[in-house]
Amino acid sequence: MSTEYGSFGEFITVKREGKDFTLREMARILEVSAPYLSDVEKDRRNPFDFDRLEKLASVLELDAGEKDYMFDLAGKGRKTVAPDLPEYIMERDYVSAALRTARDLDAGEEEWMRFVEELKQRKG
Amino acid sequence: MSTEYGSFGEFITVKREGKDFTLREMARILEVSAPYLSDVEKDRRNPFDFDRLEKLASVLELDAGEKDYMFDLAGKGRKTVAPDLPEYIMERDYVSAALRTARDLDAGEEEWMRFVEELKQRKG
DNA sequence: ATGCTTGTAAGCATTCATGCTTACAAGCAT
DNA sequence: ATGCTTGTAAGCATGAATGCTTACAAGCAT
Repeated sequence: MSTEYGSFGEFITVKREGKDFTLREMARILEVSAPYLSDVEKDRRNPFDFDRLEKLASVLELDAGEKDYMFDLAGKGRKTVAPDLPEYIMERDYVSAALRTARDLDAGEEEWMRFVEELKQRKG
Repeated sequence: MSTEYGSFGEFITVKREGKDFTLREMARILEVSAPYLSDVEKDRRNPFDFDRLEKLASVLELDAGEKDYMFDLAGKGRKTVAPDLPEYIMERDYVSAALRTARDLDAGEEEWMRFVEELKQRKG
């Protein structure tokens, strides 16, 4: 990853400015008030919900990696997960089961990367 | 899995009765009011939070499988995941990344089971 | 019949999250 | 100097979530 962002708010601020949107313009597009968006950018309020994050990704024209990164930031530090993940996880019992196995056996980056590689080879 | 439970409330009711606890006894142990526990057992309120679920599992002497099952029920139908999972997922960027790869490549039960088997062989 | 235990109905208090309106200070342009 | 744009401070409204207290009906025992 090229750049580091400390928080969700910082991320969307930088991206917005990079696209030369004013805060008010962006607020109108997302259908929220300007002060509310300001608060979110300053990390004084929670990140947006799934739908608005999708819209945000689209408006900011984030590539796949940036979008994932944004979703991760949106879940960070809270007691929840990134908002794009719960559905996939909880609709398949074998996914939550696998996560617990990985957790309990203390699987690390190496094992997970191996899994990803395997997937890419078989499906990608 | 031997028995099927329709909901979180039903599960903890059956388990409680199996251990011959009255609702009031269990409420006292969990440090909640009896009517509140009653509501939860009837699925009129949300399942408990992580700490109380842990205590519940301990008091009911659930085995590992039952405990996991209970956590899954506690996350089901809501927009969140089972309360024992967020920490493991969000503290490791490669886990959320792998989940997205699996989701996007449409990995199914077979691939996930293979992963689990691999883990057990290498670590277990 | 009385009295206790059991679960639950009804309703209230409190907190937290979400999102808004209004107003303002700083910067920049005319 | 005036006026506009920008972001933000301050505060309010609303709804959802959490958890309680009080009271009651049904069952069971004495």
